[in-house]
Amino acid sequence: MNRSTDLDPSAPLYKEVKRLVTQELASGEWRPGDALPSETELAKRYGVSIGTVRRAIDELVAESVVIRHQGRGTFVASHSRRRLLFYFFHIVPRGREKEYPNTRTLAFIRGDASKEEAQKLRITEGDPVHRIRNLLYLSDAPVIVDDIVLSHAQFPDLNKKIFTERENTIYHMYENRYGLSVLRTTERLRATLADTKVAKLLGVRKGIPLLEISRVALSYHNVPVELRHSLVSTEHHEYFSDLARK
Amino acid sequence: MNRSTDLDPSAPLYKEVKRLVTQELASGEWRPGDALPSETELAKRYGVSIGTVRRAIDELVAESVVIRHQGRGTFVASHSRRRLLFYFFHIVPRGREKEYPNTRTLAFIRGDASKEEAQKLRITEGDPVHRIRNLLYLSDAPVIVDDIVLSHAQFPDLNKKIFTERENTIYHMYENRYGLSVLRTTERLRATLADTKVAKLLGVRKGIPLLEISRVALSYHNVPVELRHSLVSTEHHEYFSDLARK
DNA sequence: AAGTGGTCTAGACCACCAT
DNA sequence: TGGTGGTCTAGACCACTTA
Repeated sequence: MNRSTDLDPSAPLYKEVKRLVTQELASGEWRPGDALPSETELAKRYGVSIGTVRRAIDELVAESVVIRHQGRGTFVASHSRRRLLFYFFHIVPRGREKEYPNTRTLAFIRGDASKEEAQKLRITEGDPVHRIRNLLYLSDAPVIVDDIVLSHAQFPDLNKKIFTERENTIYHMYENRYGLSVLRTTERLRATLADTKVAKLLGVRKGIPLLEISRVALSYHNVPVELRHSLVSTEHHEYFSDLARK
Repeated sequence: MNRSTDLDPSAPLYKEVKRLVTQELASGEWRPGDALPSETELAKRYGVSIGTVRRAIDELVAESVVIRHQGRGTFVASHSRRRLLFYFFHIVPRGREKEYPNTRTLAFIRGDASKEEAQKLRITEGDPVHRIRNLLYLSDAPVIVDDIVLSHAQFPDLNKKIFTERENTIYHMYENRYGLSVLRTTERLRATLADTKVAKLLGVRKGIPLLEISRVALSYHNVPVELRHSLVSTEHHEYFSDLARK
């Protein structure tokens, strides 16, 4: 295997293979839903044994970057509605099952990145951004006010029409139209009080306690893709987190 | 390998090995901190190849049930202060690094399990439980009011003296004294308002918004170990969650 | 029937740790 | 120096999918 581009020559071979595969994924060479070359094919291409390729793919499977189907092949993971709901949407009705939210877009405007936004999106203060406000419904009741910030550089032609007339989830659109797959999120939660405007949107009284979530969504190589600030009415819903030790 | 106790004869061998190892761990045969038999030893004992043993241990390592140390051996994971902080403690000062909390025990009483508690702890309504109220400090400021519920059956001789005079973390005591290792938690979060009593404890005004967390801590085979209800002042702290896709 | 991933084995060699 | 885990290989066989 040609390891000339290897930054750490002592790294195991399978890590090297993983890096090369990830590189092709990040470059958009293999798109979500596509089949990867077979394991034997990859082994030949990189000049390593099948076992080493499997080891590399094992890790990508563990990270849900790719999905294996016995007898069919290995595929680039895609943002199905179901996967999204399962991995990145944490608001559930109290004591009941997860539900799909419905989104209503209230505003789509252009703005300049604040210092904090710029730092989180790894852009420069004042750079152009899209600002999108959505109201999320669960079982036809408004539950979440979502404020999304996207770097204009990453989503150059995005506009309200494209955003609202998408046929699938928001993250699916990021992936399909802009090649930005969300693989990981970090979230910070606090409790706050509803002001008049948000209370009106959520159909609750002003001064009611709300859950406040600040999320950063990240893609390959931890490139930031989206900032999202959410205000959640937890009268009938809650944030659910299941943490196995890692 | 003797597979007579195998419930699913079609399950892969390495899953079988994993099950047997987990069984010994759950039974307390191998205690936290102990070294497991070497991989060659386990291979001989179960009559499988080393590769198969490694595959089984791989999964236990991924779940942080055991820890490998190259050249030394494989050890049963233990609840060091550092691990606990990293995995199960999610309250951080806003914009700063994680800190170790200090615990002050306010109450330790005996009670009867409510219907909901019984269901979550998998015991019967009215069964005896320990009820413990703690105040958690970060940098000498009270931040969290913790109410813990433990089944008396799992912690038969636990009392205030044992609880408060432990030398290490609470979870470390569960593990060391009662053989109950916390491997996983599920948490439900809501926003609520501080009542007079809690406000006084946390040194905030009544009516301030608080983060409310309901946690269930689980051990091997998802046996419930602890219920914990927390009220968190998020004026200067926040709940942090880092979710990689799984 | 051909091709894919899934399991299992056996063995070589390396890196690290204790003694 | 001997024992441990870590990497890598090569090959056999199985299970599943597609045609």
